[in-house]
Amino acid sequence: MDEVKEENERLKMLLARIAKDYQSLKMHFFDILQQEEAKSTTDTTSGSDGHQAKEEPELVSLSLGMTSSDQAKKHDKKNSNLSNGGQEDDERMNGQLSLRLDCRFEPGSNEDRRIIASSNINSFEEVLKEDEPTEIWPPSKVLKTARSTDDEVLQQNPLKKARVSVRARCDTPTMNDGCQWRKYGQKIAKGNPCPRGYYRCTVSSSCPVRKQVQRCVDDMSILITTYEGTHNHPLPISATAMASTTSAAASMLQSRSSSSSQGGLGTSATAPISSSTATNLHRFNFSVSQNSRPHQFYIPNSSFSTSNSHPTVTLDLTTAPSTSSSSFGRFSSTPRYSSTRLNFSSSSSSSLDPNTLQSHWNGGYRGYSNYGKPAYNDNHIEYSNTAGKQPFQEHLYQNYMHNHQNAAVPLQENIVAATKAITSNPKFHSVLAAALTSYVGDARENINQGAGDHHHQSSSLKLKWGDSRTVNHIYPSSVQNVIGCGSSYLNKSPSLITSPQQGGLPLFPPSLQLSASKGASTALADNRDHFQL
DNA sequence: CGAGTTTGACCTGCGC
DNA sequence: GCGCAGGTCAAACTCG
Repeated sequence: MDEVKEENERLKMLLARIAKDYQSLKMHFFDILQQEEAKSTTDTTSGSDGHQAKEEPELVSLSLGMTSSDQAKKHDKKNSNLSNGGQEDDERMNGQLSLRLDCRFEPGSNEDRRIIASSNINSFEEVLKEDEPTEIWPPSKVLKTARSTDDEVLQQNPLKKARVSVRARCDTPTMNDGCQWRKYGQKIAKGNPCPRGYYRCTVSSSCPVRKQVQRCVDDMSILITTYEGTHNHPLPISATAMASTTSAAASMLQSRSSSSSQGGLGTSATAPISSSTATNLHRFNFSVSQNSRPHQFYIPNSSFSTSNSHPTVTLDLTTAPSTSSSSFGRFSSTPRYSSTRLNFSSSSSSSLDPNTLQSHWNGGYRGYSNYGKPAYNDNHIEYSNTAGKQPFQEHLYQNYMHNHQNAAVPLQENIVAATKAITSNPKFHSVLAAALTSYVGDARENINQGAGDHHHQSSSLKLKWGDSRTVNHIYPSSVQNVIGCGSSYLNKSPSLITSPQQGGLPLFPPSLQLSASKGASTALADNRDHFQL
């Protein structure tokens, strides 16, 4: 008990310090937010895709993220650096905190855009290196990849399987994608202190699909999951969304490669997918809903680059809003990953929070059955310590909880303002609509299947799909994320979260507690039983 | 006791 | 050819 008290005291002190820094950063943030909001109203009308196509024909951003706040992120980062130069830890924690509050921004400021527009690709990379000093790919590989053409790569590696890399904010060791995976290895990859986990699909013993899971080195809230191969078995309903998306992305890569070389790539669609490269407009037919009605994505102005070893498409589900400039910014990791980013966009509108969407990928399908499983929590802690950075994240969540509970009302107002600013961006509407189209059927399925003993999951589902708009104004999407993916943190720190001054765990109002559904389908139930989260 | 995880050893490809 | 890094294997271990 003494240990717990001591730790509690320590954490409280840390919280106080961070809260102080957070307040100052928050002031910066809202200044920036207002500026960006004003900017976006003028920028979005000028057509960001055209800009991207003109400036960066070799790169494609496959992003379900949004616009507008990317730019702010850079400013935010810079401002935080200026205002808090001496306390790197606090900076990062605040940065992380901002992230959880939808205040995390991706690189890609107007400054960057200017730099990029007026310089060649190498100088662009130099800019990016400064922003993200460490990544998976070493600089030599980066430059080489950037220089080599797609055709060259494909001809040199005609047998390499296409890979689809999914970046998503997720605080659990692995992102739940609906499939059953068994870990068969773990390796420390160069340039990233976080170990890379190797997983094999165990739905079928002969299934060749594998995935690699690794934390993003510069933002450990981002989980990078790389899929390789094609499922040779029927997928659970809950797995079809991710499979469809990754397959579609791989199919894009494939379609491009087939148009430029004979090399067939290993990954193919597990759901009906069509793609076209004829007009530089890629179309996806997603069939993820129960009635298998295909949904189409039109991806304008796409082009591809591939890595030396594997052609890779990166699906960025980090909810980072992405304008054309932010797409540039988002490319900061592209050279290092030697991957391709594709920008999903469509033209309808929606009012959901982008994080809501992302939360689905992160944990919307989650079974959560193993959330409290010691092995996984231990693992998380262990490799957090190995990384030497994860404690930040842990503190982040704890402090985030504190912030929400100690200053809940002002924070909520701020979040509402931030959400409003984000959702007012027209590009957000279109991207969200596109993603929703592919996703809503499956999500509804999951809602109906919510199980009684998995309140986390159910909560997050209801938050996202049952009343997402309302919820967004009550509880920020970041909270939803915490609900969805961060429950391990809750589980890990009961003493903190339920400390007397916070009065238990008042994070989620009764309305958000989930109703149990006895009629859970066996498919989801199976997943819950096997998910490694 | 079975299923899943961990982890050191081994294999392979690639660059120098 | 050598060394490095990524990827895989499999025995030991853990957990329910």
